[in-house]
Amino acid sequence: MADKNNIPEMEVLFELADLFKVFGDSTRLRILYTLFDGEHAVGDIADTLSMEQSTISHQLRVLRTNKLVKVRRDGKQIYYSLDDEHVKKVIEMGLDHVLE
Amino acid sequence: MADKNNIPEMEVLFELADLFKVFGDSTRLRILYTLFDGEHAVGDIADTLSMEQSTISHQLRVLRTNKLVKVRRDGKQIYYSLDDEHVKKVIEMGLDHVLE
DNA sequence: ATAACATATGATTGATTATTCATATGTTCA
DNA sequence: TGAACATATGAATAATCAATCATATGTTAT
Repeated sequence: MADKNNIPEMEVLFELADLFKVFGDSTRLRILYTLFDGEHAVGDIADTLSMEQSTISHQLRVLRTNKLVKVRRDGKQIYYSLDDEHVKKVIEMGLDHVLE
Repeated sequence: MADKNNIPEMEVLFELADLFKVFGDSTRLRILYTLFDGEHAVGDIADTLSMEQSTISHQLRVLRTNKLVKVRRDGKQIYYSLDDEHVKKVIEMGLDHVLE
């Protein structure tokens, strides 16, 4: 595209910053990693990560709001999964940089 | 690699979160975009973005600490540039997600 | 209907951080 | 040496936000 190197409009920039902010928290990263192998219920994620159910729920809301995960209800449980493959790619690209 | 889907060690996770945190600020994103077309002096960046020199300097330090930009001194001026192409890729990947 | 379970939400607190102002450091040139 | 310029740094403030606790909502089975 022609203007690849131009600064995007402010509104887009804020959205972009917000997106990266979501990835910029280790708890949310752990949740996303947990979802790498498919959907999981909230309580399972909390157990896996040994964290409060409420903490996980709050962070899942952030992930949901930013369209990084999607939801499915089955009875009492609510299953979360990655919204698209994009998420993995962004994380893996970041990991490449961290691991030099 | 075999354990692509496993949760990385905590230390790596914190580093990864820190990296994304750096991208998670619109001022830093604007600075990085400014550097997409090559090196620029601190004052020039401040002018381009119409922001305080001190603000830019503080944020450049964050970018430098996280190895996203590198520095070169030429006389009184100090020129900053992207540290590697990785930076562009991460941002563009994020932008893809934002732009749907 | 009610008890038991799973998840979500609201309020609070402590910690982190972006910006600003003032000033220090470092460089050039007369 | 000293003035002018470019950048960095430190302190202070305001805003954001993750985790926690307590409680609400919603679902299932008896």
